[in-house]
Amino acid sequence: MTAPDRSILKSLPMFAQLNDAELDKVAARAASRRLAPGSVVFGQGDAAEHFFVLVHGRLRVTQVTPQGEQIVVRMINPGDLFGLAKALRRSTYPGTSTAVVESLALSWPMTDWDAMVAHHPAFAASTIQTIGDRLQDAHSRIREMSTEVVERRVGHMVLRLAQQSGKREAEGIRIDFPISKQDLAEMTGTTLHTVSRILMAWEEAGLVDSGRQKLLVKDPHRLLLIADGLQPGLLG
Amino acid sequence: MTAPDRSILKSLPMFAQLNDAELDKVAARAASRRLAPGSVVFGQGDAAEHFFVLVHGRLRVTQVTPQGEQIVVRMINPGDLFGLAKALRRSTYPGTSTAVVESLALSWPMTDWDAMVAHHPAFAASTIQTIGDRLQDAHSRIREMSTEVVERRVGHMVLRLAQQSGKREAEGIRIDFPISKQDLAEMTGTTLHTVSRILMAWEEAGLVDSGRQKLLVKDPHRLLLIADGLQPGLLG
DNA sequence: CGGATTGTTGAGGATACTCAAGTTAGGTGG
DNA sequence: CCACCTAACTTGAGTATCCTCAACAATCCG
Repeated sequence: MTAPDRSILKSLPMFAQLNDAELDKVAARAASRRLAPGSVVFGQGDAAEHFFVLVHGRLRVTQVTPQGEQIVVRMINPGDLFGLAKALRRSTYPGTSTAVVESLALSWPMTDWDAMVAHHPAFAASTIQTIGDRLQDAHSRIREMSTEVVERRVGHMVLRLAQQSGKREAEGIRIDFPISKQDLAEMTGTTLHTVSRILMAWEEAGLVDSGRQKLLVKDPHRLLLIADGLQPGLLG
Repeated sequence: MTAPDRSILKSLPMFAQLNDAELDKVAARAASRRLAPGSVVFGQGDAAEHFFVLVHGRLRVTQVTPQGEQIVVRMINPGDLFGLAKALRRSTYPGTSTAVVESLALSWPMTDWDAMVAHHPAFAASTIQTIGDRLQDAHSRIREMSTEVVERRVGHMVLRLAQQSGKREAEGIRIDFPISKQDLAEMTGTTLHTVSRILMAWEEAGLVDSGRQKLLVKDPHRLLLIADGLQPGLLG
């Protein structure tokens, strides 16, 4: 819970345009927080007292419906702002943020939010773009869930994960954090059974390599053809 | 295409906090545009040269997928900002905006965007909130499409429309713009056939009154019970 | 090594889609 | 003002997708 160095802030896009004096002021208000895998940064419904930036690691944001079903809203990658309840005009966090690997986040008191937006136009613009990106992503998911069968939805989600959180390896693109079939199901609106069957079929065709919480995309090109409906799916 | 009066701007939430001098400056850059029903404000893929505020009327934003299927992204209500391609880091509009009733919109050149965000913190904050609201709405739809059967999704959508665009009448809440079964289907990721069957069942139970492009919610309370899954659906 | 979590696979069935045929409402032009 | 024409809607039958339920297998962790 110590104040972070100015250089850490400088590497984050939303602060890149601030001068050193401004950076120091912003850094003085921040606290940094190490997050063990599985630890919860904030829970759905908690009073939104801080907003955050992820410095490194990976978080998963989930929501639980009144009926008790869980969905994965999104993954948070390094450099992302999160916990922006204020921007959503909410006093509580709409979802739960959980670290999936060892992570480091910076936090500011939510009471600083309005001042930061008002005094740092670059921060405001960056925030608008961040939320704008998320909105686009959300619309993509809505469009996919409206018009695509399950196999194509899972395909698009896997490709999106590979793009956002993939690491090039000899055999293909590795999703570089632990991800379960259940996670994929909760991201695409299906069941872990269906995800399992789909990944098995893809594995037999040499498109991916999937194991317990592991996922390697071996043939992104062919997977894209299936996701885009240009090639028939591989389910029996 | 004349410059609008300062008083029109003042009534819009994103400009409410500007003083008269600022308002005049902003108004001088704006053009106003009347929109006949069915007319298109901008099309998907068009160069994003303006951003807009809807003064009165109602617009429908649609997207067409590469496969040619259409979805309704959202309805635009009076006071809403729209065409914010810049905030989405896009040079083209991601969707098509069509007037569903006689409407009036103000427009600004997109080149003014950065200056408006930078010089008017209240405008920036309001924009963040606008996009934040939309993001919440999108997440609600994702959650609904992930976890709810069709009848409940349609229920939630009808209730949302009633809330956003409903007018109290003797018999119930009237959706005050023309809306077809096809529209509802494209908002909920189903087919017009299924929507028709659902509304017929609700009509027989006295929950709604639906006709050609007409929709009246007669019993929102009971409809909410069905939408929330607290009462069984009415489909055979 | 044992328990717990994660994943695989099969069978059966329900939801909602597709295909198909008509019906109604509203606008348009004669 | 009426007849026609189109767009919107209704309804039925058959079926595919994907979910649910169930049982078991593999992997990880302490």
